Amino acid sequence: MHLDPRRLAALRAVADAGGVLAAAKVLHLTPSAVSQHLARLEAETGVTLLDRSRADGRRAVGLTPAGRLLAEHAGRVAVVLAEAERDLAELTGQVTGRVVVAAFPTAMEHLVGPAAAAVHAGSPHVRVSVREFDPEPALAALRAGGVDLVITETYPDARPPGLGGTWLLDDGFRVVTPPDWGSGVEGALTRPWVSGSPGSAARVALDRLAARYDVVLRREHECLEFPAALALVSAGLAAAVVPGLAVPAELPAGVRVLEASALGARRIGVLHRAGRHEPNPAARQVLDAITARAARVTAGSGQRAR
Amino acid sequence: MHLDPRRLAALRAVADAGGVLAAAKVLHLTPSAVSQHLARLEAETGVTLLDRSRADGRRAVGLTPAGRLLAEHAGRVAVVLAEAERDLAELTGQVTGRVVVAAFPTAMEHLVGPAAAAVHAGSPHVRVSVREFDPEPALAALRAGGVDLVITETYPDARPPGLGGTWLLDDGFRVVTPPDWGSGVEGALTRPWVSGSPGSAARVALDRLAARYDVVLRREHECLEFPAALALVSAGLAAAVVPGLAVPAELPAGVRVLEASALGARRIGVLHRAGRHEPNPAARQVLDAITARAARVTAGSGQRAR
DNA sequence: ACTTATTACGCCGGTCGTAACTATG
DNA sequence: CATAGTTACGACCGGCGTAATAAGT
Repeated sequence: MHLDPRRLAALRAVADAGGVLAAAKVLHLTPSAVSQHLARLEAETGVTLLDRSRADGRRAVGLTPAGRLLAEHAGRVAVVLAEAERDLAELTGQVTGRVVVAAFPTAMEHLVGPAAAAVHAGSPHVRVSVREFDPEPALAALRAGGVDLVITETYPDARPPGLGGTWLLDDGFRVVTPPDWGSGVEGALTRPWVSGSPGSAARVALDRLAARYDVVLRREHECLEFPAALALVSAGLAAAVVPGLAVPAELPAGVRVLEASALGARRIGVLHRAGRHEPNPAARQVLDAITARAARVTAGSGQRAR
Repeated sequence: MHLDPRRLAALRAVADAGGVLAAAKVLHLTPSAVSQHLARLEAETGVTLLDRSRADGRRAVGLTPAGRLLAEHAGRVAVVLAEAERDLAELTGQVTGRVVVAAFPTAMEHLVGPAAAAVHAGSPHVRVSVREFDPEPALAALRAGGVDLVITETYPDARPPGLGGTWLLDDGFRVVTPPDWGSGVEGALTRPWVSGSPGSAARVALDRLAARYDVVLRREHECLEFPAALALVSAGLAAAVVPGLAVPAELPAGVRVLEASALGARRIGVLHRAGRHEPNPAARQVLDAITARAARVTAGSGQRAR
């Protein structure tokens, strides 16, 4: 008769939390799953572990002496496991592994690139591979395992099942125009515009702009990437809506940046598979580095905005 | 990053046994499974655990320092688990559970009945239910979980997949005749016989008898159970082939028992589901009691045969 | 060629969640 | 009727084995 550590953990949770429902909360499971673990543990050991007689006014189940004994041992197992984990982490920052990150160009420049450099400095055995991806294939690749982290410019409120993630920053949109196109955004409304790639957050923002002023814009150009759009602006050909991160720290000649808070922002976040064993340490390091980098970027852009 | 105890066990086995193949043998797994456990453990921890450079003439893989560290902790986990098991067994012979045993009448009388009594004496919380079953439905019920142990009179050489079992005893066949039917088996060949139930080992033995003497027997009667067959013999109506265990210790009047070693024996054994957690302790107790009982029966019949 | 280990792939069983049910205050 | 727990059932995932592959002696 082999004791299954996972079932023991369930028993311990019940002992600690004082009930099946409470244990389920702790373990991030449903009461059903916990109940089944306990039932099987009793069947496998051939010992009654739970006291189901709720005679003395208790609301939740109690443990029999044998149950308490096993729960105690379960605690020991958990301790040993935690020690192993700690010792391993202590022995070596030698975290190994390749982490594949899907990102769009602006994120590569401001987030992934610097984060990868930071990780590489601290953990030389972690290799970061960056791949440019369209949003939909990126999620598919994430689930399939070909990609470990996805930087998205449309971070969802409710995360997809099986995935976890972190919000990183809101990247506010700006209107950029040639400098001599009249005052403010209004002065550019009748001029040519650069549209973003279909489905992109920038394209949606441009739509919002048109709706806000109730005009139909002349979208004479379409650029997939922001540097190209800026180049058109710089050449005096068009105005464009671009996110703040796409605007270089030192403005190119012939480009004027206008605040347009009503345009909103793209919500940048990072997604990863969620599971008992994921994200793994290498991915976790990269993720943390990206998060840290996002915080710095937020601070920096805050200064620039004022 | 949560360490999975099962993977740790695999790592420990590799460390102890000195190689993936050796570990697989110890764990009753294929090398493939072990290799996959190790690969995943490395991915999940982000640490290289195996030294795959076989540069210095080693045949099998070695462990990195981190691997040895983890293997050591894995050993401690195993120790704690074993302690828990021991303590639990010590705290209580309070093994609980209903064990359903499928058997045929002779086995019920000589094996299951006494074994159940013995178990009940030592472990009052174990309830043994005995059910008579035809062989084929018994196996189906065993797999379905409706039955925990099956006593079979045709114990297979190669056990069915998913099942385990133990050989119990060989129950040699006898020829029983009325006392005044001439000398030996030959004297009965031209007389009427009782045939066993179709498919039963006794029927097969009777066929063997006919083939041995190259005669066609007059099978005028058919009895499903041996007491009925013996009653016919006792009444002077027929001869019969019955297993030794079906012959009462004190012979009924009008029954003569003849040795007929060439008839062979039925191989009696017990089958159960095999798995990480099966048979469970209650079933194991019953199984052990049955095995012990079989040994006593063998000894007893040995005396009686002489 | 033989041994050791890893990878590809399909199957099976285990585990989980949803939902219905029981029991108890 | 509200709360605690169990049971039935279906879906999904993880682990295992078979077989093919790699690499080294």
